Amino acid sequence: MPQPPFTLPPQYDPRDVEGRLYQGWLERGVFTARADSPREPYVIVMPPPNITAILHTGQGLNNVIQDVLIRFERMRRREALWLPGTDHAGIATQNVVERLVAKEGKTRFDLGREQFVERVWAFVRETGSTILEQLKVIGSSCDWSRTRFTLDPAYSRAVREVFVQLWEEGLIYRGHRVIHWCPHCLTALSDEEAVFADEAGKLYYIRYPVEGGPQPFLTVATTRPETILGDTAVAVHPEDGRHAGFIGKTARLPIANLPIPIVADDTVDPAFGTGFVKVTPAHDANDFEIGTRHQLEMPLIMRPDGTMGEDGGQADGRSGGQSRPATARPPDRPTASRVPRELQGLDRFAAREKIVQMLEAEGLLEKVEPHTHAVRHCYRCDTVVEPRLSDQWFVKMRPLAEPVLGAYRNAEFRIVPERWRATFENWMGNIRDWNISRQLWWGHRIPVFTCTQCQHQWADREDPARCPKCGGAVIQDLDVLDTWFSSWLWPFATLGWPERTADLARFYPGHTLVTAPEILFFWVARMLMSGYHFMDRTLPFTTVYLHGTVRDTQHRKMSKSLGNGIDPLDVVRLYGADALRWTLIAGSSLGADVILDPNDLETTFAPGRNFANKLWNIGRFILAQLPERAPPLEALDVPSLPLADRWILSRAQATIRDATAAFEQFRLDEGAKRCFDFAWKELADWYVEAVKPRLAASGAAPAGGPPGSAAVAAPDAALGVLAYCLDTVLRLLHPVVPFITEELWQKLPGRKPDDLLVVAAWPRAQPDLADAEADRQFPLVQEAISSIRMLRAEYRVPPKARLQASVQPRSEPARQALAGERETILRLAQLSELAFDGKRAGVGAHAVLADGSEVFVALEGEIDVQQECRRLAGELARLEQQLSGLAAKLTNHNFVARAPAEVVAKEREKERAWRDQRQALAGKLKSLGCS
RNA sequence: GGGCGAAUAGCUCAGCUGGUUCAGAGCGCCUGCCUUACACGCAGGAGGCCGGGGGUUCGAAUCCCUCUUCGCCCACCA
Repeated sequence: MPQPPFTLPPQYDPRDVEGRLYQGWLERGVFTARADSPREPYVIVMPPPNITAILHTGQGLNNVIQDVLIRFERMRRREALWLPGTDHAGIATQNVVERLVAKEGKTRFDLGREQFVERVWAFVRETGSTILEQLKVIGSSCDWSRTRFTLDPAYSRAVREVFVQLWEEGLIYRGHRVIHWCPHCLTALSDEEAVFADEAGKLYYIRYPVEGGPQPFLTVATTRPETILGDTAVAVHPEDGRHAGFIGKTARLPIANLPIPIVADDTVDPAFGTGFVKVTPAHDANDFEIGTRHQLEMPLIMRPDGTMGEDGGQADGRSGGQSRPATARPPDRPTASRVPRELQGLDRFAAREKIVQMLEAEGLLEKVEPHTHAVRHCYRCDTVVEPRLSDQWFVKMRPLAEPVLGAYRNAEFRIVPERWRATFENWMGNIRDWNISRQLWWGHRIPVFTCTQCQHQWADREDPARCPKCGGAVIQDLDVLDTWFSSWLWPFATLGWPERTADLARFYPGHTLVTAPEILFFWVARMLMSGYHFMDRTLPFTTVYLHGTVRDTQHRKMSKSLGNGIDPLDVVRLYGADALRWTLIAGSSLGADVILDPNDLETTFAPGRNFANKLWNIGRFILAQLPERAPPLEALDVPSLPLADRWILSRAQATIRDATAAFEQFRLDEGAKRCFDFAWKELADWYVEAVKPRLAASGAAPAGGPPGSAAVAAPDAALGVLAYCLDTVLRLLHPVVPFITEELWQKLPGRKPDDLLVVAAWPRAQPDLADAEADRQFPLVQEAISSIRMLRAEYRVPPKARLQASVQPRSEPARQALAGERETILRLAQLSELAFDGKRAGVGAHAVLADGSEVFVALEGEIDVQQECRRLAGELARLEQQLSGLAAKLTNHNFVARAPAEVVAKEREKERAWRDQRQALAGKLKSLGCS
């Protein structure tokens, strides 16, 4: 028995279905990839969110894009693996737990390393799966059986293996140089983790007395007066004529009151400031280079926490930034001659003010100018980063980067959109060594061991009991590795490497990497390098798809601190996951930013909800019509079907082609919108409306009839066509709006309980259903209907009034089209009668169709002849204008001679149709007796 | 300092390899409609010198140059 009509509620409520469907997918294991599958794999590894993260809209966008791609390829019969997981996020996670500990009035140093790390684990066990659960809510079809965490034991083995291999290859070294130091997080940072932000600062001009120079003093310009305590030279450009006489002389450093040399160095820009540069080798990367060239002293004058004072902890050179709690810091030393007692312990910014005052008091402050410059900040806590001389572990990057750059130029992988090429090549070509040690406790402990007796130092895959050389006691490096030193192995460490697992053999290399441009260098470039280096020169993916950023209407990035974020789960609750997904996908063209309005969720997400509801009602209507077994398409003699049927079948093929091509090219918005148009504009607005009379007549719609009364008559073609179109559009839309489509698809006739859309086949265009003739002719029917509707509106015909109309087709094909769809026109234009050729009942309104066919609507007593004359004259004038433009073009020899023949032919064809229209309009004007 | 992107209807944006029925969509607005799938809807409509200027071309929203305004990325702006 067919399902009784319209038992489904008239409004779709996603809350009733989403959780149930997702649970069903999980229970059937449809997201689980099989390593033994004969199908060709398709692999996406998820950019692992931080273990502490909660879902924000940017991740929503990122994951929805991945889900669309993975669902698309799964339906295309690939063995689809979307591998999820989380990142231990060293600094971020440690900070979170430190804040928790702080609420108890303690610091991590009070707990000690072991206890603190256990505390972090406890936190991770408690909340670590939060974001993954949230990803399920938005429909992510990840293979949860393969979920990974960067601190999993197996993953950690991979990290260690990579470190040791790089060590053995000589690509890891201990570097003594100025690095970026976060005084809040108390750790070193990589270049990428110290991000520039423009700041309105000041440029201070400070006088240094000079002994025996051309003048009694020189003036340096600096933005950081507090660092003068660490100055060990003043530099000028060797060819700076103004200052040549100073070179080799000695300046006296104010406040610290120390003699420092004046040296010549090429890197000084004579045009900046005064041409004199103060040189602070321990607190400025550039000055460090100068200091090295001139063998200058390099005193640290700040402690790790950013307060003023010498710090003995740097001297041992073993673990440069090894941070100490304030309480554990050794007492100030008597040798602290550079930092005066009154500045000791003062924060660097307070010290800046104080030093400026002191200089002013001594008459050494010449002037202060406003100065905007870029200052690096910690990407985790936003603290201004302090350049600081220390010892850290570095990876030599050039040997890793070069082959990847070559592979890129050799088109072995691509970045979409292509415009990132220059940025990528530039960064890879000028890559700098990577500081991988972090003075943290949460992370992979650096596997470098040092013998306390013979000082032998090595990296080890296992924890050694004693020194292999002398048997002495060993100590392990205290630091941990940069988080990105583990995540750069994600595409293969998640699959079991260095073990040669079946997963690794099957699912490496992967295919598409979807992420935001922000982490192109942090993560993507490094994954390419590690993949190439450790996986036998095999890059981890073939395409990097960089999507845009989610922003508010002022184009500000959505962020917690700005309070302009949108909680995706709120959206799911209010509008449904499909609505969220629809908005994100339809709102972002290839690589472009997505603008959402956090202050108006209704405007932002209602369209997605409305579309889901539209689909629901299309399904509701069609399902109510369908008998238990709708006629399959193959049973229909398509060429003999009515025009409307042939037309919608042809449109379906075009939609399949367009949507497939769009998804293949990552133009997800275009694919989504194409399907939207098919479902709503073509199927619902036209075809469904066109076949309603036939459905009523067929008896297939048991309008209130008793069950079983609809005996199976001759197969009704419309039912077959409707079933096919609904099935097709649900498949096409499934990657974007998986819930509503799955819910409806399962209700189609003939479905068994095991049938799931999520693993159904992607539709294939059937060339024999493409029908260029129908594509040309049905629009005439549409136009006839629209023009009559327009006349009704124009003349304010009461909605219920049925009118009489007649048409005069311009050609035989037009006659066939219009006559064949007579019922459709009658219904949709609300006519009581439709005559062909000439039979015009008195006064009425006129319209001319694109091909010159004429339409006449009888409007006895309703029409104002003057108005009709004006309207038609206006149309004629517009047509004349278009026509004269076209005529000018066609009489232009240059155009006719130079434009491609088919373009010219098309224009001529257009001219012919317009002339027909003009003739028809002129005839009407004449027959109405318009002046 | 270098590189990149954007500027199209009131708002958010499409418009990919130039061709006047390609000037579009959604939202908003105006007019009618609760037409037995949907008012989260249906029908009709208004609204834009496609940022300014120059150029290439038979033809430019589309290609080139330049200017203006925003945004992003990179850089040893002391």
